[in-house]
Parts: sequence; C-alpha cells; structure tokens
Amino acid sequence: MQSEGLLRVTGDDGERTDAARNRRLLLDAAAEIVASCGPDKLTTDAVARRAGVGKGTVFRRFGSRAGLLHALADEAGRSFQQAFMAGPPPLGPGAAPLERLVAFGEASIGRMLLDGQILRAAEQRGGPDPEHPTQQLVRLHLAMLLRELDVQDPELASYQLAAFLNAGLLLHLQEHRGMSDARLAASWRVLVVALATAETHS
Amino acid sequence: MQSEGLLRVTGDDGERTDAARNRRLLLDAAAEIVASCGPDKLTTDAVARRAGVGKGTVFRRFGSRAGLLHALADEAGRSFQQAFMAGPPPLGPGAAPLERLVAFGEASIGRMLLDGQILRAAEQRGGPDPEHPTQQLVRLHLAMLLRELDVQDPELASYQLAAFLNAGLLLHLQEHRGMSDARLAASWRVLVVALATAETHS
DNA sequence: TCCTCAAGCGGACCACGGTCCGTTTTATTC
DNA sequence: GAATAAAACGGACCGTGGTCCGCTTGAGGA
Repeated sequence: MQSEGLLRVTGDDGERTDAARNRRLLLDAAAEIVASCGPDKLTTDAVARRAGVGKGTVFRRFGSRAGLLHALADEAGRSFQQAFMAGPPPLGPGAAPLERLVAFGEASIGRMLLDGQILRAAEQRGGPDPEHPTQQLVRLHLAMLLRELDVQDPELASYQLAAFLNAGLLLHLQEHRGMSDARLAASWRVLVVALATAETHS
Repeated sequence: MQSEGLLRVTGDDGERTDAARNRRLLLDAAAEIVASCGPDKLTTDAVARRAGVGKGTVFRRFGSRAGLLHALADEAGRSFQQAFMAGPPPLGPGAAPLERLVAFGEASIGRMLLDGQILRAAEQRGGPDPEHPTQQLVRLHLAMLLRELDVQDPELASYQLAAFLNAGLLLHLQEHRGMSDARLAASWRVLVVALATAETHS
C-alpha cells in the first residue's frame, strides 16, 4: 500500500506525462484549426479528432471550449503579460502610473488586431451585442448627455460607460464581490464627474 | 389575383393575428417559467411546450433564445425607458446633463436587483467571466496603477476600465463601427486622464 | 519486476439552440 | 362564399457543448 495518496505528482506541475502530452497535442491542434479556419470553426469534436484524442480529454484538460480558447490566448499573450509586468517603460515598471495606464490601454487596443479573434472567441460565443436596439437606445441617451457636457468623442465615451452599465458585470459585482449599490453608484458618479470636468484639450 | 403583394398587414404592426396571439402566449409562458424556475431553466423547448406552440414558432417570432429574453426584459424595462426619456428630472429632461448622467447610472444599478437576472440571461449564456485568472491579472495591474494615482475605489475603477478593454467590444468597434486604433487610444487616454486628475473628494 | 490504484482516457450519450420544409391558417379579392 | 398566395405553423432533424462511466495507463512502493 502506498503511504501518501496525495502527492502522485511527477509531471511539470502535477500533471501525468500522458496528460501533459495530450495538453500540448490539443493546444497545437487548436492553434492549427484557428489558423486555418478561424476560431468559429473550432469545435470540441474537431480539435479532439485532430489531436487524436477522445473528446472527454478536451474537457478534462480545459474544462470547456472557452477554457481551451483561453489557454490558447494566454499562450499568445504571455509576452504581453511579461511586457506590462516586468518589461521596459512606459508599459513596464519605471514610468509614472498615468503613463503606464495610457500605455497599457494602447497596447491592449493594438493587441486586438493581432489575436483579438481568439480572445473574443474565448470571451464567449456571441457575447453581449452592442447593436441591439435597447443597447443603442441607452448609448444614444448617454451620448446626448455627454455631448452637452462637451466631452471629447461622446459616441465612443458612451460605449465606455455602457460597458460598465452591463447586467452581467453589475450583477457579478453585487452577487459575487458583495459590492453594495451605494458603492457602485459612488464609483459611477466619480467616473462621470471626472469625464465631465476633464478639460477638453484638442 | 391580388393587386399588391406587399401590404397584407392587418395586425397591430404588420403581424397576423395568430402571430400576435402566439407572441403573447410565448412571452407569458416565458415570464411564468422565469418567475418559477429562473432564467437558466428557460429552454426554447420548454417555453414552446408551455405556450402550446411549436418550437419553430419561438424562433420565427423572436429569432433566438436571446431575442426572447430581450423581449421579456424590454417589457419589464419599458417604464425605465419612459422614465429616462420623458419622465421627471433628474432622470428625465429638465435637469442638468451631469445630474441626469448620475441619475441614469444610479437607476441602472438599482434596476439590476429587480430584473437583472433576465437582462443577464439575455446578454448571453455565460458571457465574459471577470474572475478568469487572466482578467484578474489585468485588473490587479490596473488597480495598482489607479491606487498610485489616488483614484477613489481603485478596485471598482479597475472593473470599469477593464470593461472597456474587452476583446468583444474593441473588435466590434474596430470592425463594425470602423473606429481606428488611434481614436480608441485617444478616448482611452481621455478616460484615464480624467480619472487621474479628478479631485479625490471624500 | 510486479502490484496497485489514482489519474487519465475515450466515445457513446444527453440537452439544448437553431434550421428546414411540408402542412395549415389567415386575409384579401372576386 | 370560393379561390388564392403569403404568412405562419410545428416538430422532426442536426450540430455542438458538455457529461458519464467502464476501461486503460503510468508511476511509486515493495
């Protein structure tokens, strides 16, 4: 009998060698499929078949289709993570916080062209549709008010604000992060007041 | 033979009477299911069965499960729409723009407790998961920088910023709204600069 | 080297969203 | 009221994500 039932680990990080091998096979197969057909064509069946493993293995290793896409996106984005955590300024440490914030946003935006497809697919099939009539109504309303406040680019700013006023996010913050309505409202107020009082430098 | 093949309309807004009846049956059935079991239990089969219609009818009327949920949420939110478009200040017209913006956010936040469940379900099954490790890393980074800038409630602010730096949204703006990287970056800069320079009133 | 058993595996299976197409209903015209 | 064609209907059907469970593998202990 075996003295310790908990630490059977031998692989890199607690993964059996065949498990590690299959993870790689799956990630490679997924990358190939995405490269040749786009992320939408990546079905769990297809990736399993291509990797030469059973479908169950996909879910054992990655939990879900989204998990697989996430792992893929993480591999691609590892250098980005390195860059903003330990790379050279202005993205990495060394520059002033505001510089770094600006750089971070710019880098994120630029990155989208690169592997945004995968990131979007990982975020979930479909996702909230910004062009749904109801959402448009909200944004139109926000944009109108922002315009009156002389905010720069009110249309885009309305997207930024609407992105926060989102049922999925708000409910998550309330339910899983225990944030009170008061706190959410206060933060919203800070945000819009900041936007409103920002000087409109061209 | 009939002279005009285009205008067969007789119902309220171009809908045949049986179509209108079925729309109501479906909405009512959906509302009942949501009320008794929550939105997650609302399957297209179940709602069709409960309404006593075929499954195809669900899709003919609402296009998708999400469409049905949206219609449901819209019914519930109609009074809210009225309120911010034509109701009394500060939500409706009459108050200063900034007041209205603040009120709008507060109302949206408060509304979530009411029928946020439906709205979230309508937004799409799953949706982006804010607690995914990668997302957490991004938010931690943002929060750290925001803290250095003495922004109020940096944690929550990090959610606000991250909500915008989102592959689905960014890609949508680039692809379907034709917004350039430069424009997105400029708007991002305005946003973070505004937050950074807002005075920290307790 | 063999034994043991947790970890891993595979693919049949299920549930659900969405499509398709032959049939039925509705409104209009005569 | 009969004829007509567009619109709507229904439910069998399909693809895909995700689960389940009996079988296999691999690694440490003896």
